[in-house]
Amino acid sequence: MNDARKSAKAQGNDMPVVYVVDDDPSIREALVDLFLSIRTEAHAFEGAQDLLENADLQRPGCILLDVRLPGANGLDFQLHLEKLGNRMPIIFMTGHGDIPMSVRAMKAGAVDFLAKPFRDQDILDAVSVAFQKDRDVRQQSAANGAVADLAKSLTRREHEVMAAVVQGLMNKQIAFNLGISEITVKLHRGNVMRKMEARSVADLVRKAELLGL
Amino acid sequence: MNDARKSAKAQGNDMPVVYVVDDDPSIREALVDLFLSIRTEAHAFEGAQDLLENADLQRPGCILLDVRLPGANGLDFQLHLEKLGNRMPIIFMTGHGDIPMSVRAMKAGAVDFLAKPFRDQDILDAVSVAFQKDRDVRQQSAANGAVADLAKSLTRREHEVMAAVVQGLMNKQIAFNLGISEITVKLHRGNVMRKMEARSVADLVRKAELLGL
DNA sequence: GTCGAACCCATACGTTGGTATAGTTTCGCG
DNA sequence: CGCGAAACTATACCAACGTATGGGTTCGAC
Repeated sequence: MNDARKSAKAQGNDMPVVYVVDDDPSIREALVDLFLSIRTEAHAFEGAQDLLENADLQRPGCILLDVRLPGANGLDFQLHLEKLGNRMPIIFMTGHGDIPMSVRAMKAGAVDFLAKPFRDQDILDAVSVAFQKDRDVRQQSAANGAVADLAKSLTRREHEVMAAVVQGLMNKQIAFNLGISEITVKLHRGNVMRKMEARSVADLVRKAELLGL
Repeated sequence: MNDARKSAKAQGNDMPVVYVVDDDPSIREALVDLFLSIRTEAHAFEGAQDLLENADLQRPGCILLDVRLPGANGLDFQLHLEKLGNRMPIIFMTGHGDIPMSVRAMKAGAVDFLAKPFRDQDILDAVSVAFQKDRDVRQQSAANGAVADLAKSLTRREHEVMAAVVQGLMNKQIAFNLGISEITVKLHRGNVMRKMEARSVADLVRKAELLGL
């Protein structure tokens, strides 16, 4: 089992994985077996610390988390992961949870909150939703990242010109606002279009919106 | 009380209102009093039917709903409202709820799910959040509606030209695609800009995105 | 110091966009 | 039938855009 966990950190697989976190070894094993039965990779962890140290949280997939963790609270761990910038979808399980707990978890973005006992199918459905959510987030994030990378190659002036262009200002207006000549604006503008790989102003507007302008 | 309810349907107030739905008269009264104490308009209803018939659900505000309604299920009522196109935020209360209930409600977009007994402050906080959510939704909806109204005045051709423009096509390309001359495209394009009240292509792109293009 | 990056400007030329004017055709409606 | 809306076209003209060429300054890094 230790080998299996280590490999989870090492390999850069594209198939989604389920990280099971529960302090009960028999439950861990049962869940991992359940996922293996549908040919889905799964790895078990004893607690939050174990997960953080031994799992590759950058991989596509989701976390199946018992609310009551040894040492830490599952809900706090959820917030902790978010602070770390981790966006892996989380599904909670609990044997002794209550309504406020579940509400708090769902408000914080949990995919589901399953009260034991639950059917295998409930887990599988939740994981399926979590996988889809992860794919969506990753796709969005990849698109944003690609645009952000392009934007990094812009100089300060080019940034300013781009901002003005997507506001719909004319070259002469941009020139006046920046205190430079119109011909220079055209120069920067051309550079922006090339660097941002935008084939039209409409294209540029959409890419700029991904940057939050 | 009946008068107060009627007036709720009649007047077109801009201040947000809370519609309390609970089958227990003493709870209804206590909650309405609570909201009056913070100068917030509130009206009580016995059940789903009562609410649908006697409340103005187009007003800004939110619904405070007991999960166990006489006759109907609160969660089903939530879905029913959504099918009716109503977007009023819902806060659930319950004395005998369970976790699956709360999870289902939150998944369906409920603002909160409060298990009795709860503190007055919990209710007030939830209502505050619900009011804010309602304001946000309404603001977004108003912006969309305004653009949609403008778009209604476009002819079919103008629509087609707009779609092509926001794709970043040049006039000559648009002309070729539509099988018309470039000068005609310019004509339509000018009409589109005027009717959509867009002062630049960037402006038009953003408005078109609100229309779902 | 010299090299490159960033920034700036000008002339020149061609393309694209925008508007105005004026006219034709088609089509649905009262 | 007559009328208006929608769609289309043409000529003409001006504004805005885009790029190429050539050259200038500043500033920090090597």
